[in-house]
Amino acid sequence: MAAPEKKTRSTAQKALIRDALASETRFVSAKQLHRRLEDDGASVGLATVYRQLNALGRSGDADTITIGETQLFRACAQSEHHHHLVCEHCGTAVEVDPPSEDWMRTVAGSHGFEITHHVFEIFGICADCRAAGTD
Amino acid sequence: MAAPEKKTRSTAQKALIRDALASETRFVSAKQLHRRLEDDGASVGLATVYRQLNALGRSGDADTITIGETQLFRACAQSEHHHHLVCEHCGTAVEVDPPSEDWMRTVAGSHGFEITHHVFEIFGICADCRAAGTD
DNA sequence: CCACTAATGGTAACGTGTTTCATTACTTCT
DNA sequence: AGAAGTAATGAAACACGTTACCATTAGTGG
Repeated sequence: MAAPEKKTRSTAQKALIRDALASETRFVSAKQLHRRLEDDGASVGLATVYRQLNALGRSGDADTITIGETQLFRACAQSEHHHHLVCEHCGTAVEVDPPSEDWMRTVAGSHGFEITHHVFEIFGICADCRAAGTD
Repeated sequence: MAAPEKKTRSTAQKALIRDALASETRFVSAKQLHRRLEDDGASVGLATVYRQLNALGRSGDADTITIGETQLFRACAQSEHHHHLVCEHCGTAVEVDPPSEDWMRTVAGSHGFEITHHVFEIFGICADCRAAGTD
């Protein structure tokens, strides 16, 4: 009675985008992915990349973070809640476990807030980039 | 010998923007502040609002967070590092103390990362908005 | 009061991301 | 297999926040 169950079709582009994202360990922007697909000889429209990336994010198959004004995506099997340690230089990301969620709840509760969500991302420079950049 | 000490002038607009921001307890966008100034009868260009807001953020006199694709500002006396508990509905924000920074350093270190910065904002609905919206 | 130049403000430009809409091509039905 | 129906695509137009440009205004120090 509820969801009209919009039926979805499987297309070549969807697979391409999904695969390309899965093959990345880093966080990538829609543009980066689009360019990568072009370089690989695939012909996918930028709009489609945005659409699919958003769809993946919505369905929980991809994680998204925002740096500056650009949205970055990354394939993410585990749908559990987790955070990231992101290299500002190369985009490499490591998933880390959430910190004390109790602490948050306590703080929020003491101010009468009801938590809806939170963002917690740690940025830094990974060992590789540090080694490469130190000269 | 170092800093060329660019000399800065005090203008009416700067004061207006600074005051307007200081009079807000919430996080506000550049546009919101600009509109508020207009409503107050002040005539300040939008570009100037952006410039000053950015300047305040850069100098540490204002905190900034990003919701969606808009940047929000809030006057912030204490230049110490801290985080926020923000009401998604009305923008009201409470400053909260940082969580275990040790934890971060440990996690980062174990992955060879050198932390540059981190973002940690908790979003929720404050008691007032909850009361008002619950009908 | 004058000269110097930081600061302003209207607007054009920019970048990211979304929407539009005609076209393409999956699916299903026959 | 062929036809029909309709998601999905893609190029370009659009929306929006923010910044750049540049002529004008107005602090500041002599």
